[in-house]
Amino acid sequence: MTLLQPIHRPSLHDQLVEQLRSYFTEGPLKPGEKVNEQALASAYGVSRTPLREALKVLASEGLLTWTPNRGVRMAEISAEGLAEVFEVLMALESLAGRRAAARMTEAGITAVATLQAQMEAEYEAGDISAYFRTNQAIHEAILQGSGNEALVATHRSLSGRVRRARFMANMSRTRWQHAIEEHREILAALTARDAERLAQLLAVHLEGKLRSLQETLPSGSG
Amino acid sequence: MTLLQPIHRPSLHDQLVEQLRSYFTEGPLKPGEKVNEQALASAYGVSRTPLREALKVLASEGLLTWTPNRGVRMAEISAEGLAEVFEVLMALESLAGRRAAARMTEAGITAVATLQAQMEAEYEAGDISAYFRTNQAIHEAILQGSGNEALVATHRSLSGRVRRARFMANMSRTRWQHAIEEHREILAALTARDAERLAQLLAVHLEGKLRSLQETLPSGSG
DNA sequence: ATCGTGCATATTGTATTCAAAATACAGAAT
DNA sequence: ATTCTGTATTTTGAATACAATATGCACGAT
Repeated sequence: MTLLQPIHRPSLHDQLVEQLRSYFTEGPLKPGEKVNEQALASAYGVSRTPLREALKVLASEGLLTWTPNRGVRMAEISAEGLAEVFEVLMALESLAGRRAAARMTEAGITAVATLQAQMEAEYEAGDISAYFRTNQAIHEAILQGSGNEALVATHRSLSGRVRRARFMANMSRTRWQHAIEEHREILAALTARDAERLAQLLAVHLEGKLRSLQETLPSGSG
Repeated sequence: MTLLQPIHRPSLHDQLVEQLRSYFTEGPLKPGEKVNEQALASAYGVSRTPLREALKVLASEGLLTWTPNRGVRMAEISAEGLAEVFEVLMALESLAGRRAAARMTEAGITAVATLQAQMEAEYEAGDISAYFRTNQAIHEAILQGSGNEALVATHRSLSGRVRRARFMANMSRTRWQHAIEEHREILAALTARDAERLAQLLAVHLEGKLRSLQETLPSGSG
């Protein structure tokens, strides 16, 4: 172990943004529901000032809706809005796939393969929550593998807007099965470094996700 | 004139974000240069609190760099960073073009044609600043024409990161000429509603812009 | 009972204050 | 002269205080 290494000191701002992001995506608030500054601030044990700064960032990402003098609400997303976001995500993931097939390290591909195995186990165990996270991790790994930071950041920010919906949606067993198979193909294309096929598969995969979302939450997605 | 109409009351936050955005993209600050909170706040005649909220938003968009306890600087963008952002912009504009070709109204296409004529006049007159704005307007019109708000927003946010570089770069006469011609083809494809061709042309056009940028500002882009 | 009005309360927006950290600078030691 | 160290100043971070706006409720008129 090295004795001299930089001290990692995360800023309050960054911590708040991160914590709030997962609170809003995985927490109890329904779309359209009001967020109380005061309450949140005291829950986190901070003052309203840094909290508001964090909320503004999340609102600019589209996870929250800020109405002047009326406070913050969980963003509501319509079926059309969902489709719009997915259309963009498809373009982004396709690009990422195309690049990742070319640029990803062997180690990176192995890591994806490991995640895939883990995800299949979680599927067998019926642990949907774990599956959800691992699935997310695979997509992020491919994004990272593109080697394009701007792409990663753009994707992250945009996917924030649908993460809540994704998290809430309970997939049908058949869709779940299908998603697993698609992921197998994705891994295969990545291993073969077949850029065009990978790009194509990721787009199709997202299309499927969108369909499944639109089925399970056609109205009132809380 | 109608006597009863909603009162438009822009929030300080929105005004600040907007004004700061154009200040940073078109103002005197060089990439990497320090931004003084105090000074900015008193220049706008507001306190630091709302100013900081606006700065955080712009930083999350990537126009500024926020370093904890060290304040805010104009973002610096490397040649690689520029290429990364353009890679994503290409994917986004291609998608926009594909959609716009299908969905844009005839009126919208006419508007683009008008802008094109205007831009050519500005080119003839050698008014590069006007050209720059009209050019921007054309691209925005196509984005809007896609009918995908998420796409528009994502593009806007991302292009903020290179707007400064774009604004600073002075194109060579030949590149300028070439860009004008590309735009003619773009208009033609849009008029013909040739989705694939439009998508392709927009990508090529951006590729050209990137090249030209990389030539004019290979190091020290202030 | 229902609708409207005015007031009390709660919430949001902004400014100010205080604390913490970084920077700039002066003086001492080599 | 140069480097180091300690201190003053500046700048940033966060909390508090105050102002403005919106919300909720009670009361009165119809």
